[in-house]
Parts: sequence; C-alpha cells; structure tokens
Amino acid sequence: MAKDAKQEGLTKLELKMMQAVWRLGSCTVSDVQEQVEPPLAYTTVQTMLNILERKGKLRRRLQGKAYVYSAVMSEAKALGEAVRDLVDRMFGGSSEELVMSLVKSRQINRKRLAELSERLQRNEEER
Amino acid sequence: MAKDAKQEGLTKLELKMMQAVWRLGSCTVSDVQEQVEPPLAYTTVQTMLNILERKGKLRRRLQGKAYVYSAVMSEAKALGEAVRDLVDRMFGGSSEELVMSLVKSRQINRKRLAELSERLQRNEEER
DNA sequence: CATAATGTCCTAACACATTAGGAGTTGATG
DNA sequence: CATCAACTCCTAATGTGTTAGGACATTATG
Repeated sequence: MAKDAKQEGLTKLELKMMQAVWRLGSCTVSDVQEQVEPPLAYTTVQTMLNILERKGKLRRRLQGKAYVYSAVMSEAKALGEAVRDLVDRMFGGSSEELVMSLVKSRQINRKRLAELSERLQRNEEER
Repeated sequence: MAKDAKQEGLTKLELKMMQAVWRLGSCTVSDVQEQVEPPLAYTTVQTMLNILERKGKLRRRLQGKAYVYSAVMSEAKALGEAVRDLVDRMFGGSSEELVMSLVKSRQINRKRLAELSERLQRNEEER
C-alpha cells in the first residue's frame, strides 16, 4: 500500500496544468508552456509540473535531454473524484442533492435531464 | 453596482464556517465555535467570521455586547454557485457532462437518476 | 471597588500556492 | 574548443489561508 499521495484538491493553476497534460498526452515543459493561458515563464511551468509530480499526479521520465510528463490518473477519473469531493463537502454526500441543485439553480432543465437520463438507460441496455 | 465581493471559491474552513451559520441562522462567535469540528480557539473562529464578513459572505450587527452574524446568501444559492464553478472549471461549462461523470464514476446509478428525473418532472407539472 | 468573564481588535506565525530568477549541465555549432 | 541554446535544479519573494495569542473594553459579581 505505498500510496503517499493524498489525492483530492487541485488548485486553480494545478488544474490548468493537468488539463494541458491531459490534452497533450505525453509532453514537455515547453509543450505545456505553449498551451497555458495566460502565458507563464518557462520556469514557472516547470515548477508547477514538478510540484504535481511530487504530489503524485504526474509522472515523468527523461527522454533525450528533457523530461516528458504524463498524467497518472485519467481525466475521467479525476473528474469523478472532484465531483465526489464536492458532493461530500457541500451536499452531505448525496449526489441526488447535487443533481437537484443543478435543476433548482437552472443549470439544467428538467427536460434535458430526462432526455439525458433516458439516453443513459438505453446505453446500459445495449451493453 | 457596489459589489466588491467577488463570490466564488470558499476554502475548506470558510465553508465549514458558512455551514455552521446556515445551520444556526443568526449566531454569535460562541455559537459557531460550539458547532465547528474539530474544535478551534474562540479567536480563530472570530477571525474567520470577520474575514467572511470582509468578503461579503456574512453580515453582522451588534446585539447587546456581541456581534450576531448571518449569511448574506442562502445555502441553496451558494450550492448552485459552487456547482456552476465546478462545471465551468472542470467540465467546460457543460452540466450534462457533470451528470454523465456522476453516472460513469458510479456515484449515482442510471435507475436512481431516471427516478429522480421523473420525480422532478412531476414536480414541475403540479406547479 | 477589585476582579473575573466575555467579547473585540490587532498582530503574528506558519503553511502552501504562485511566480520567476539565476547558476550550472549538456549537447549542438561555428 | 568556445559559445549558444535548451534544459534542470535550487532558491526566493509575494500572497493568502489557517491558527491563535495578547491587549483592551465592558459587564457582572464578590
């Protein structure tokens, strides 16, 4: 059980970095630097990627003269964890409450939700 | 338009404080201190509440010798904003993607979602 | 009245996020 | 070989979140 990296909780900039890496797949500091908005100094990007590696969110290996970074966790999984975190912290662990909040605050309307739900049901059947 | 308080983004402890205030309604520093877990020094709670007041999330008025704090925004509204924030930052603004992530990561199953959706539809009709 | 209790304000200390500069290494080039 | 470009590592400065102590004011109590 050698898991020292407590997941959960990317900061704003860390998230941007991760999103760049997810988009790019395996990539170097320069690759990320080109992607990231607003522009940041090379060394700033480097620092962030190294921090993320220390935290266990990225892995890296030397390829030629530069390190190549890649994500440890898939974007889908990270999204799932972020949602679970929100649900735990703000909705008392109830994902249904989250969905209801989405409706109540008009971020999704009932009809679209019903359609989406139906679509997902059909997906299940044809598996 | 005198709005200096940029909403969005409660930190972990700030959120706990807000949750205590939402639970309690109008309350004093001591009230919150009793609620909050793990225990914090009186002055720590006081500092946090004052910070939240400075940020425009709480208002306070002197009642007798102590200040009484209350939330500026309802919990429901704050939940809605928190969700919107997550959707914007992680799901490219698509709340449907969020719901799908909920299903994909098995935080809600298709059947429960369908039932919930149906229940919400009925709610709408009988309004 | 002296003092204890309760509360306010100010301030500090520590942690960590964000931003970036500078020194040093290494491979390519004139 | 001297130099340049690309890269790494180390370090620092600034900001803000979290935690709490201490000084001072006001009210209640022996």
